[in-house]
Order: sequence, then C-alpha cells, then structure tokens
Amino acid sequence: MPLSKLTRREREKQRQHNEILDGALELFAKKGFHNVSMHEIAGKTEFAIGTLYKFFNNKEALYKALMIRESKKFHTAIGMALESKKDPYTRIRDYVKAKSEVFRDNINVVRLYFAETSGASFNIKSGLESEIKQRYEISLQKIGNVFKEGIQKGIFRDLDPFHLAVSIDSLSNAFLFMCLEKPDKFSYDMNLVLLDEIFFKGIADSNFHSLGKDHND
Amino acid sequence: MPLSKLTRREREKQRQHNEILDGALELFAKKGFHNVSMHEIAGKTEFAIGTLYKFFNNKEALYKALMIRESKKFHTAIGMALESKKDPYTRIRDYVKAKSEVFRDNINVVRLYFAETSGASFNIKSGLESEIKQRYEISLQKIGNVFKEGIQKGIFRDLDPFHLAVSIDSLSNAFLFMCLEKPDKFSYDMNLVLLDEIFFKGIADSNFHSLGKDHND
Amino acid sequence: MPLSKLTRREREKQRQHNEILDGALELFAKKGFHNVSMHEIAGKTEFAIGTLYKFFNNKEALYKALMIRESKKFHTAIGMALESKKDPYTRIRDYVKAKSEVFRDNINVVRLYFAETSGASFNIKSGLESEIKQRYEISLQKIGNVFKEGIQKGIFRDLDPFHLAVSIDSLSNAFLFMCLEKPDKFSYDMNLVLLDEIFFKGIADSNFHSLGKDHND
Amino acid sequence: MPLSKLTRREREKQRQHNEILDGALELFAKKGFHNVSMHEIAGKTEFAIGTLYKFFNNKEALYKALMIRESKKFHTAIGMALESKKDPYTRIRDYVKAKSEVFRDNINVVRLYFAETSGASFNIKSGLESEIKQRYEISLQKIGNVFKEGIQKGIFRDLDPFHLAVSIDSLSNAFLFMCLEKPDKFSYDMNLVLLDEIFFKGIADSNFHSLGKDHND
DNA sequence: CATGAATGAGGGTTCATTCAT
DNA sequence: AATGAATGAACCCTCATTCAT
Repeated sequence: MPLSKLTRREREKQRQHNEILDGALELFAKKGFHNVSMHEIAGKTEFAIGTLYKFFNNKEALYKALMIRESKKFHTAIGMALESKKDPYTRIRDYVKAKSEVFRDNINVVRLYFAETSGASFNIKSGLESEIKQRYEISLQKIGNVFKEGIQKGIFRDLDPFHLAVSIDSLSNAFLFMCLEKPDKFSYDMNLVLLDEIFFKGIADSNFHSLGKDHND
Repeated sequence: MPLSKLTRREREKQRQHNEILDGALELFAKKGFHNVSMHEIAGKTEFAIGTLYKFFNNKEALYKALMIRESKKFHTAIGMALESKKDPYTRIRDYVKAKSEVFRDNINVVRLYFAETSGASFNIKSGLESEIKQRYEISLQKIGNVFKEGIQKGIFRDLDPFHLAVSIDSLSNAFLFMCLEKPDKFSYDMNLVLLDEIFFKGIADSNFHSLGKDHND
Repeated sequence: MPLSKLTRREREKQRQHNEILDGALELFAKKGFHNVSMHEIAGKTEFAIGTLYKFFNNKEALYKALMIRESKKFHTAIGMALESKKDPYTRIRDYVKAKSEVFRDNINVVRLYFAETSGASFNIKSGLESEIKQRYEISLQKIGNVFKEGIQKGIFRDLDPFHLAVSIDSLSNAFLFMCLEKPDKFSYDMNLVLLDEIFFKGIADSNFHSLGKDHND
Repeated sequence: MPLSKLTRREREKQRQHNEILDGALELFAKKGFHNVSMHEIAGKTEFAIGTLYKFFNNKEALYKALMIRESKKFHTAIGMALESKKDPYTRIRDYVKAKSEVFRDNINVVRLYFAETSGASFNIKSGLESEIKQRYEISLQKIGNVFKEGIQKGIFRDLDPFHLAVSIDSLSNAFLFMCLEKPDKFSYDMNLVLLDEIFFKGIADSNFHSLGKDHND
C-alpha cells in the first residue's frame, strides 16, 4: 500500500500521533522524562489523557516512540549526506554539515538524544532503547563505508574504516557541543576547518594532497 | 591536633558517609536517579532513612555529593597523569591510560557520570551540576597546557591547544566506550595504537618523527 | 444560562466539595488540625486521597476553605439578625439569640472556630486567617451600628458603639461557653435575662425605662 | 521539709527544669505546639534531647508542665489582687490591672494560654488540660467571692456573683485583646474607665454612688 | 470513541523517642 | 548521669493509569 493511500481516518490518526509527539518533545527536552507528567502533555497537546493512552500504552511507550521518531529524522538527514554521489571526502564533510544543522535547529532535542545515547539511559526500562543504538550503529557503518571507499580511492590512509567512523563521529559531536557551550572558542563555521586540520590532514594519504586545503563552504 | 588526625567519631562519620555513597552509587548506576528511592538506598546501605537525612539534606544532595566524589576521583587520577614530569606526548598517553583504567574499574560510575555530563542533566535541579562541569573544564585546560608545551617543544604542530584537548578527550572517550560495547572490535590495549595512527600522526610536527612509532606500552 | 443554574457536573462538584468539608469538619473539630491526616479524611469521606487534592491544593487549603465556609454561615446568621427592621435593642437580642442557636447546633464547629480566632492560630501559616478575622470585624461593626442607632434614638447611653459591640460580643460568648461547661449554672434561655440585668440595664439611657423589663422570649 | 531546704542537687535540677520550660515557652509561643520539635527545644535550651526526656516523659508532658507553670504564675498574680484587704470594688479593679500587666509583659504566652483555654485544646490529648481549667475555675470563684462581699456591703446590686465574675473576666479579656489588635481604639489605661462606664455603673447599687466616679489610677 | 474524574501506590521527608556509649 | 546518633512510623503529596460516562 503506497504511503499516500491511507484512509482519511488513518491520516487523521497519523496527524494526531505526531501532534502528541511534538508537544511531548518540547516538554521532555525542556524538563526531562521524569519531570514531565502525562497531565502536562495532555494540557500542552490539548488531548485528553485518555486519548494519549489510546495512542501509547504508557508514558514510556510515548517517550520511546518520540525518541525513535527523532532518531529517524536525525539519521535520515545524515544518511542522505553519506549516500550521495559525491566523492568520499565531500560526503564526510556533508555529513558533518548535516549534523551541524540538526544541532543548530534542534538543540534541545539533541541534548535529550545524547542524554539517552551517550551515558546510560534510565528513562526506558526495557532494553528497547537499543533500537536507537541500532540506528546509530547503522549510521556508523555508513560512515565507515564512505571511508572504505575513500581508502580504496587512495584519498585516506589505510586505516580501519570503522575506527575512522567512530573518530569523525565523536570529534564532530565534541566540536558541536563546544559551539553551544563555548561560542567564543568554537563556531559552527569553524568546525570543518578544525576537522581538516586535526583529523583529515592526519589521515590523508600522503600521495593525495588536496584534503582540507582549498575547500570552500 | 593536626588536620589529618580526625577524632574517632569523625572518622566513623566519614566511613558511614562513604558507605552511603557506595550503596547509592551502585543503585543509581544501575537504575538512574529517579528510579531509586531513599527507602531503597536505606535498605541497601543498612541505614535507617532518617540516618540518610542526617548525612544529606535530601535525595538530590546525596546524589550531588556522590557525583562530586566520583568526579573528584576521576579528575584526580587523570590530573596526576597530566602533571607529571614526563614529556608532553607521554603525558597525554598517560592521561589516556589513566582514563582507561577508570573505565575498566568503574564502568557503572562512568556510565552514570557521562549520562550526567554529556547530554542534559535533569537530575539536579539547582545549577550546581556546573560544579562537575567545572572540574571537567579544568581537566581540559590541563590537557591543553600539555599540548601547548608540546607545541613549544616542536613535538606537535602549531594548532590551538584547547582544540587538541577537546579532540583527544572525545576520541579517547569514544574508543573507551567502544571497548565496552564492541569488545570484538576495540580493546583497551589497542586504544593507544589507534590514537597514534588516527590522531597523533596527524598533529605531529613534520620535523619530529618519533610519534606513534616506537612506543611500547 | 442563569448563574444559579449550574450544570449537573458543577452541582455534583459542589456537592462533593461540601461532603469533603463536612467530613473534615467532624475530624478537625474532634482532634484538631495537626492530629488529622489526609489519609483519615479520605477514609471518612470515602474519597481517594488524590481526589481530595483535586478539590484542595493541600491540607492547609482544605482547612482554610472549611473555616471560611463555617465562618460565613456563622456571620450570615448573625448578620441577618442585626440587619432586620426591628428596633436596636431587639436586634441586639436577636443577634444573641442567633448566636445561641449556632452554639447549640454546631458546638464542635464553634469550639474549632474559637480555637482559631481567640488565641493564636498556628494552623494556617499564610496570613490568610485574617480573612476570618475580617469577617469578625465586619460583624462587630454591624453590632456597633445597631448601638449607634440605639444611642441616637435615646435607647442607650452615649457610649462608644464599638466598645459596646465588643462588650456584648464577649459577654454573650462567655455566657454561651458557660452553658456548655456549666449547664447547672447557665442555660441558653437564661442568657438574655442575664445580659439584661448585667449589661443592658447599665447602658440604658436613664430616660428610657423599658430595657430588660418586660421582654418576653 | 521547708521549701528552701532542697539539696544542692535538687536545686540544680529545679533550675534546669525551669530553664527548659523557659526555652520551650519562647518557641511554643512563637510557633505553636506542633511547629516546634524536641530537637529545636534541645538546641535553644542547650540541653541534649535525652536530657529533656529525663525531665519530661514526652513532648506533651513538657508542654503540659509549661502551661501549668504559666497558668500558676498568672493565677497567682491575679489571686493576690483579689485577696488583698482592700474594698471589693478596688480589688476587682486591681485584678483587672494585674491581668493588664500580664498581657503587656507576656503577650505571646497569653495568646498561647488563651488558645489553650478558650476554644478546644488539641495539643494535649489526655483530658489533663482540665488542670488548667480548674485553676481558671478557682480564679473565677475568687472573683465571685469579691462580688459577693461587695453585694453584702451594698456596693453592687444583688446579682449572681458568679455571673458577675464571668462577666468581668470576659469583658476585661476582650478589652485587653483589643488593646493588642486595635491600639488606636483601645489602650490599657482606658480599660478601667471603659469597665466603669459599661459594667460597674450598671451593676452598682443605686444607693451607692461613688463607683467609677472619682477613682484615680 | 473521546473524555477527564477518580484512584491509591509509592514517593520524599520529618521528628518523637530510644538506647548504647 | 548525660548525650545525641540512630531509628522508622507516619506524614503530605504526586502522578501514571483506569474506566464510567
């Protein structure tokens, strides 16, 4: 069944479902899972509490659905950058740029997302948060594949692509968080230059000299 | 009476104080702040609830004391590595090794600690969690100073020392977390080699050739 | 929809609101604010604790609402006596009679009410208990106005009407309390005679001879 | 054994006993029975909590002992006025003056005392508060006796002396409380004049003309 | 089907009292 | 005899969830 062929009723449901998640996101991002009540979500979304429970079995399920939706958006955005037809180096840079934009535009969501993935997640009791980790895993693999290609093309030195993926991921995250917390020392525009200097230069194949030199963004 | 010579009573107090934090740590690390009750902590530590409140004004204060204690331990350990008399490159490597050990030995604490610092903390309402961030800040500065010295000595390229600090910090964290989650792809012993290949080689001054070549750990 | 025509839902709410206050009154009057728990009130009124909190923000608010309701009842009753068309002397007597009836019928409330107003109230922290004192104030003013009229009409000697109001209020209260505690020495029926002999005779204008002589109740 | 012949130990005990009550009084008068903790009393009096329990079996017993001590002081003061050799009218006036002074000097205690006696006492669960009421009873009797003598001497009209006692007691209390709450309308000095005008004039025997006329205070 | 009033388990916290030192 | 650390019952209150309307 094509996506567009939902009945009116189903489309309406879908819309309400998303409205609930939108309202909940705002609250969770501001106050955290445990400091937001279902009553509060009902108030913000203008649905009855009972209606929330029609859509989600419980508070945890609502939260999980929310995190999954956001994680999908996030990984779709960076997935597109990574899977374009451009050269590997540019795709990595595009990936960083895409992530930058997500950080800029949804900073609260981002904090919530990283609270959920970096350390230990205590909000969703069941091991279901792994669903989010899986998506992260896939993105890492995609980054790794780009590096693999880059290595094959002689752009990058022959290092483990997955290691490189983990590296660019953590470095770019760190720089992006620094943009938030130390805007005097870090800026979004600077991040790519930084990565060039600190990361790409070091992993560039010595026979390939253009990395981080004459790119214009 | 010298400062270090606490009375028996005071020593006893200190011991109990730490016993409470030990028990609480185990619970918080396993279940998160909001999923642990004071009743539970009382049970685990075998103190009465009232006794907990003699030591800590409220649950939040207990949690905060715990996080500060652990953060102190953590930053003391890595601070010692960073402030030794060794050459800058070795000090950075020692810092990574020290952090490795903390991760190996206190994995639960580490997850709790990073849940508290990476994303958004919704556990401690008062802005006092900044106390933990400050300690992190200081450590970053110390790392930066080592890089500065390394640059002056011609070991590292002339890059912003603070940027380098942020880089090595995030890279090493990422690798360490990977050791936990993908022990097949990452091992503690491998981390230094990885950093050499991916990070140090890239930031090494081209006139200085020994980095990441013949170090034996 | 006229104001008086509440919806069925609103009327139901009103009824429950009063049921809670009724149950709470019984308990508070018997045991005092601090010796009654919300759990107890929930049990007596057969509402869930949470329901009590739907109606009243906290225990204090419940207590305050109760005291205000009772105080309104009380002052409405005596206010009607004081504002009738009858002659001043009769209105004062009617006021005493009205108060007598309240004492007879709601002795528990009365004790609670006077515990709250006579000495020091430590039950309601916010200065809102003044709301009750204000109502008392207004009643005193009304009594004073009746005396004023009586003085102008030459029924009472030219004394400060407010002083007279305070006097009749305290005297009648004292006699009424005595009826409770010494029914052998005081009776409700006797109170008016007593007041005639001890109070009204003394404040009667010497040119006006009928006070306290041939009244029949 | 004469009162003065207590052993040093016993006198010391007595002193401590009173010190505890002094500290407790200050706290209870300010905050009420239920808003003062034993811990607080221990702090204020600089005794250990255990010591408080050596002197008083429990918090209630401490409170009761306190109220009885204060009530004794109070009734001793007014008893002395009532039992002097002066003429009945003067003794009643002296009694009012004595009460005035107590009000002026110990207003907090007074409020606490009246909270305990006027309405319902919810602080002392056992019916033991009657001990305080008994003392009040005795004072009322003494006032009654003075009136009786006054009636026999032809100073007061032939009314029930006990009724008169209750009357002067409640009137003077009311005026004294008004001094606290409406110092613009009532003053301690004025009270006797007021009582003369409103009370004594009315109960004076018509053959005895000096009441409330040429007294100088 | 949507609603939101009602529920009550369970949370954090206090404090009168005990008892080992 | 004096101490005050330790206790834990009981408090007030919140909020996820249910279900009659």
